[in-house]
Amino acid sequence: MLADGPGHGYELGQRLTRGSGGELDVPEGSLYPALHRLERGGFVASAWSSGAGRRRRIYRMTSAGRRAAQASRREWRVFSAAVDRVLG
Amino acid sequence: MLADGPGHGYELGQRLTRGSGGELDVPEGSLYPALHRLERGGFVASAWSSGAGRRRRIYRMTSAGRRAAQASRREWRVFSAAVDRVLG
DNA sequence: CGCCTATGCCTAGACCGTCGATGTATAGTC
DNA sequence: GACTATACATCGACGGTCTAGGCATAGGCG
Repeated sequence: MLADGPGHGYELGQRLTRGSGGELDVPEGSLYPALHRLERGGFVASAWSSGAGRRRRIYRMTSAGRRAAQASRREWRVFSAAVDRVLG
Repeated sequence: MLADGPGHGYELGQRLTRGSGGELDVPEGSLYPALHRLERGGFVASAWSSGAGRRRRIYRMTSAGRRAAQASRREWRVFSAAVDRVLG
């Protein structure tokens, strides 16, 4: 989702849900830990929103993150093609 | 894999690997527990091979298993289509 | 103003599947 | 006799998911 531009956690969940036509939904208990893992791994970086009001942590992809995302996309294509094949 | 006919565990792993062009590989530590789960759930049934020599547990799908497999196939289609969509 | 809902962040812990390691035994090959 | 492939199985560390819970702000409504 971050490939479409920076955004905060809650928003990324909505992007996923909307982008998948409501089919994909990541609960917050999975979403936030996942973002923290990605940040620890250096794939995303974050900063607190400087604007007043609601506090938001804005995430953006790092170059390592973009590389990893590309690799994961390729893995997904290969994997899903393999599954499609065995399903006949 | 059992949809292609009855077979024993080790064989099913090979069917998967061959059927996926070597892309999919289920280690025995995942394969056998999975078969036992499926049997406990009533999705497959098994019997020891009556022939002499190597002991083999032959698995076959039950009607409940065939129904569940069909449902899982549909779920996979919907899911992979959703992922493909969000990947752009 | 009080209430409710949506937004926005987060963690704890139960739960469950994966997989490397390990063990056992037989068949076939060199 | 040694090695590899076949064939079954379990154990336990590991790691990700998700329900449940907590906290706080913004906006709409009566």
